[in-house]
Amino acid sequence: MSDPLHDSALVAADAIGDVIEHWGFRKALGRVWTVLYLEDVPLSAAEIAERLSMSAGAVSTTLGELQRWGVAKRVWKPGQRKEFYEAETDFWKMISRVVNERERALAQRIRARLEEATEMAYDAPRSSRRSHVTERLKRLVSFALVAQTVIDSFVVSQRADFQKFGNLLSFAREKVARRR
Amino acid sequence: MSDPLHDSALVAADAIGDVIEHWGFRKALGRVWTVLYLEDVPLSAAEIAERLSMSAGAVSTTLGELQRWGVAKRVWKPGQRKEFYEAETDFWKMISRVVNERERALAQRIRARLEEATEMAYDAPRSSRRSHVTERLKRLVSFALVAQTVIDSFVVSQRADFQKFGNLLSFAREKVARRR
DNA sequence: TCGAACTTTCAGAAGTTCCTGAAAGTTCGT
DNA sequence: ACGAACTTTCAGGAACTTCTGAAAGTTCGA
Repeated sequence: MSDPLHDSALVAADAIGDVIEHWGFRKALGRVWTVLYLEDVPLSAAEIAERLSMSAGAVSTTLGELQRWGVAKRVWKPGQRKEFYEAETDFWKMISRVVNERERALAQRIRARLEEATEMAYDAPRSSRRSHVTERLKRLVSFALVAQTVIDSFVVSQRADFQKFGNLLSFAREKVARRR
Repeated sequence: MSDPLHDSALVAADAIGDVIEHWGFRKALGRVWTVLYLEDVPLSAAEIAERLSMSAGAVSTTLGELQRWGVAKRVWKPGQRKEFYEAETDFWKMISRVVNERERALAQRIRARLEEATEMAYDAPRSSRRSHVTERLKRLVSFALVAQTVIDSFVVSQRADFQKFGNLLSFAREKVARRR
């Protein structure tokens, strides 16, 4: 009943599950993807449930989510009532899609909220504290802007140049220094 | 009682809290860091607790954690019994430290577990399934190795070149293609 | 169109994380 | 060396996340 190849897959699946959890997804997503990735033939939901000792419900929602992220897809086997599933194998495709949809959207939303905070600060009476707060808020907004730029070029070119963060910082520092 | 500058700081703190939470830390870390960052003078734990409506206990553990990550530091004010705290303002310092300690350690551990899985697979009897599983496990291990390299060069040079992931993939593909 | 095979949805259970409030611990001026 | 001022620790509880099991929904061959 115990197949060394299945056991080995479970160890790998748990490890990748932890990576995926570290990135803010459910561990189950990593486990299911890994089992599919290690298999040379598409698996049915029932087989996945059996191997990972998951309930049918959990497998269903997990497969749905994997498909929405484009990291697993359904395949149809002629003459079979069941659906089968296989893993996306192109690491770069998976990474860039997730970064594009998740991180870029995050940077966008955060920037909007920081700009809102900046507006609020302008409603306060002029004071040296107000100028300090608005100065720092501007730095945070710049940070979000740079992050958006880095994410965009990362998705396009597969390179991320964080030296821009360094530039942002020294630029901010110059402004502070000049003021003294 | 309601200070527009404080309200503005709360909006920003909540936004940055979400970023930090997205990266797998507690939201409170981001909120406290932001309040300190927007302030031009170090704050006491009690002041932070008041502004963010947090309990003294939560503020204490949060400040401890911020210090362990090197993103806040204690400052001593002569003649004051209390300790005061201020935020690290160098974004790059903070990012590189977190990446260095968290992501690099993660890649290390995951690689070890994937290698363990590979060992287990070798214990299975020879078969085409076994060679498929070991082939895919090797790709995962290579992925972890490349990730470690990318992280290292990122920390040193502030650049991350993910084209290596692309190389890894096509290399793996060639091996598969040649076998047919 | 029916019923069997399969999938999805969802209410409640289980598990996990985080915070509160209070007690214990530490520090420092006198 | 004592007590006031402040900080840390931690048990218990609140809030949140994820899973289970079962019911509802869908699909497809006959």
